[in-house]
Amino acid sequence: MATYNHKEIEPKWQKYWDEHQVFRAEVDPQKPKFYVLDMFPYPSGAGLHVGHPLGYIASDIVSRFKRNKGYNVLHPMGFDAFGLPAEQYAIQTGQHPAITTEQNIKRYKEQLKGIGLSYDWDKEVQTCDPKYYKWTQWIFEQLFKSWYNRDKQQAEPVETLTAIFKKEGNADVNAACDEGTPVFTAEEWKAMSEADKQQMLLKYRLTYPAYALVNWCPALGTVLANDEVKDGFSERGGHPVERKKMRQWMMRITAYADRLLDNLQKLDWSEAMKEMQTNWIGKSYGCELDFKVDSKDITLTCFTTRPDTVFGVTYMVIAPEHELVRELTTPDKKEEVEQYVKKASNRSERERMSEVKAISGVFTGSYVINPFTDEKVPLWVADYVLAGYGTGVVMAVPSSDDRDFRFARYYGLPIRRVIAGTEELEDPTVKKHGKMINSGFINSMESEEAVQAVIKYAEEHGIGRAKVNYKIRDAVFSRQRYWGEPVPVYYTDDGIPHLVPEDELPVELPPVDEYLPTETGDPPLGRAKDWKYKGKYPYELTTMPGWAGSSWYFLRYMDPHNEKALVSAEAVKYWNSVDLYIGGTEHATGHLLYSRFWNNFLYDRGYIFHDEPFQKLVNQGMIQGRSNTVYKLKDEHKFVSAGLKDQYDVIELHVDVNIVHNDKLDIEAFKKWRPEYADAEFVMENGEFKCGVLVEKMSKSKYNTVTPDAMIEKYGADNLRMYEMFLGPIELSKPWNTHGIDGVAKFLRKLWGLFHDEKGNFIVTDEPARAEEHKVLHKTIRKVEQDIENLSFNTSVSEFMICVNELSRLGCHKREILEKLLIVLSPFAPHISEELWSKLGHEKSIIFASYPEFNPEYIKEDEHEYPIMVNGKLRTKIKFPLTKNPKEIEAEVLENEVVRKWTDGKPPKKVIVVPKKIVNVVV
RNA sequence: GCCGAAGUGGCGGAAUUGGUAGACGCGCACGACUCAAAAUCGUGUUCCUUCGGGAGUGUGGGUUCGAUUCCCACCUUCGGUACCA
Repeated sequence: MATYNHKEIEPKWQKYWDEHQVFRAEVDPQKPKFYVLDMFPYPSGAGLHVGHPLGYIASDIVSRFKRNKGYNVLHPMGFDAFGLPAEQYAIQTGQHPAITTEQNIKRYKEQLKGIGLSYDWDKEVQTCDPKYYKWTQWIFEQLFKSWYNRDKQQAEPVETLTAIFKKEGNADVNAACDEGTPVFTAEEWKAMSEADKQQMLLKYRLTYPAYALVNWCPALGTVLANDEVKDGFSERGGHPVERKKMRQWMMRITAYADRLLDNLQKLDWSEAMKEMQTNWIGKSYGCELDFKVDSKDITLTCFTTRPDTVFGVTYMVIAPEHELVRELTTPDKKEEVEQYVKKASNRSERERMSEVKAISGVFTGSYVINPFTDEKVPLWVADYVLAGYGTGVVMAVPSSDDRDFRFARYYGLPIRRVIAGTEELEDPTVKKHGKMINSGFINSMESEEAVQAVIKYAEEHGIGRAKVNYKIRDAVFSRQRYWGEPVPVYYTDDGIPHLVPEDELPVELPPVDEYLPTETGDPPLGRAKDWKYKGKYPYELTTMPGWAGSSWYFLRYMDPHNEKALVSAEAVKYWNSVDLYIGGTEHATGHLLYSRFWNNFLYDRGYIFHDEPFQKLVNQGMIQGRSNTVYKLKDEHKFVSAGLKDQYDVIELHVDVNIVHNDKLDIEAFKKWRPEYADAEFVMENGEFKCGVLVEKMSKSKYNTVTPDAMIEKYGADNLRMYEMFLGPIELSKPWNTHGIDGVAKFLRKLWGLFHDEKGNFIVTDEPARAEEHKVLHKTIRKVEQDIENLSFNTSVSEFMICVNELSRLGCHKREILEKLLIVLSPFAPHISEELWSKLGHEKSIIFASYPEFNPEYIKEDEHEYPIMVNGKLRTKIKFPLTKNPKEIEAEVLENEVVRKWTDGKPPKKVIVVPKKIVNVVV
């Protein structure tokens, strides 16, 4: 082979690795283990995009490096195969999502192998495989069979709970359970019917049914993901969406709130990531206070972290979806309140929280009594209060809370200052703590002291209690969808849910005629013919969410073919937690919390032996896509060009970047792409239809994906690998571009050139290397090894370039140097390294070579060139031997003529000599 | 809005603990080789400049002999915001 040809080399070595299963990892207690995990990809129809490999290449470099360092490396890959896009495709085409998914997985695997990633494919899992989801269902069942004992801070079997009930009732049980669970005695428990007992236990189980809000789209007859809703309309078709309560399975993740928070301390994660999870869990200390409603037999309880400001309450607010709103509205306000509630209930929480400037609310006509002042204050309903946080009722203190202040000012409600120093302020909320004023018995106390005094008073008078509140909510686990794991539950006539026995799992997904809800509004599984447990009892019709299968896949990788357990004790003891997990921050509050929750739960119940799944987590940045959008009129079947969008009331919709050229839309292709728009009208701009441009996450739903296929074809996998690493630090996000790819291509050719002459003859010699050559090599060994430990791969690539440039300049073709360089390079560019390694005469793969040891002797320096600064500005440079002491250096520097010129002969005020760094002369 | 991150030449980025800002690469310009082109190699390339020098790491302040790095305020972009995965 005369020149470097990736098309010959790369398939050859990929085939070799596959056939010899060189990446196979087996439990081997004699060897140290290292578990490197990649984010579980969803096999989208658009194929693997260039953003995926960024993390995958990085983790692959670490995996290969650790193998060379003598570790037993587990580096698996699999597919998060249930999900919305395959189902959407099924709805449109009638094709079973399993078929689409299988095709997509096949494509992904080819692409992954084409990049030369060192996965042990024997460990592959797919969440949609019944052999896999059998165990997802099994975990669901264990959660159902468990309750959370707060005294012991761990999950236990429900049997231990019923034993307590039988013995002493539930009064002293400290459990994670539903709000408002009634108190009962042992006798009352024993007297309950079996059905009543089961109903009661549902309040304690770690998974339980409840009613939760969903995005219901009547026109499409289906529930939409938040992702599919934009400004209250469906992204697909632009139909109105309303919020509706539906019965759903929930996961009691709140039981684990404290442990999920506390365990963060022992994890090697970025502070940013820990902070995001901490804030999401949102633990806050405060109290509940009870406010009686005037002339009604109702008490409203609010949660507050600032009970010290209770004397400043001038009104109360209740969330529009609060169940008591109707009852609390006086007849004269009925119409107004009902209208407001209806409007507010169709706004998403995010909208309600982000539009602080649009203040809205309605007076209910009712008054509540402040238990501390006996004062009557008006009760308002306003959408800045969310039903899901705290109690859905807020005591409004406009003088210390920003939103209360804006609201009060807008509606002309009174503002009473309760903190000294705010009396004269236009906006008193700028000072939130201090000595209390206008506050009865807490006057002149400091805020912190007053908080405790109010809580104490409230508890003594039975009008409140100290309370720890969490922002995190129990997770909705049901999806009104087809393409997900069936929930292994059936119902008896009394409506009680029962588990399908473990030995009958999995409950397989039945065939349906269409992937849409039924006429009666049941999920798609309601279409399955005669789908009943034992032919008699109806099954649960919702399916599990995407995060179910991905919350434990890292455990299954350890032992994927086990039919007796989700993972064997031997495997999980050996592989333990993940040593390095590389993935994006977009999973911070979803996948990475749910996985920790399930892992902690499985640990509690003794199925695994480590509580936290991911010891070290590194956040990879995102390769962003460049999206194009079109603007559709809200109420018409008409689109307008980007430049005209401000003149109309429009919604922005994503359009496939493949049918847009230079931001101009190919209208014919667009009509074909979305048949529902075949007869739409288009308002042009100078004869063309311009699209909007966005830089954002690469994702199929945004139609902006770019695959690595073309690049691999043209430049090769080694080139792609090094180029993606060369782009910058892996934790930074940036839009995809291929501007610098030629630089890496030149590097690979130069590397090849160290081993060959122009005619392609192999020219490596056995001559001993010179000191200079050793120095170049060892500088590289040190730098690259440090970089891999710090996951700073972009600088490694630079270092390799410098090394090869230097060796070329030195005309070095020596085995002693090149052999070691290849091992160091092989994690980055494995194919070319294998090829040259075998040309050097090795019969065993470079994967089994051991990493060269860095020798500091080779890079010793005996002098340093000091930058000489005068008043912080660089003026000259002088070389000094490292043995010279700072006093001598100072003296010589002051003698220097350049320095004398800049000091203008004046004596220096100060001379700073930092050994091995810098000299600064201050005048 | 709230939570988190980022911002350095024409472009991607480097600068390990507060110590030479712009490594490495792309692009561009010029040169060599060539009938020519490609490829390759070499030189230069932050900006301004009266050629002495001056300015400069999103903006405005601060700490320091010295700040891309630490502190305060702000701007812009990206990720998440509970049914995308």
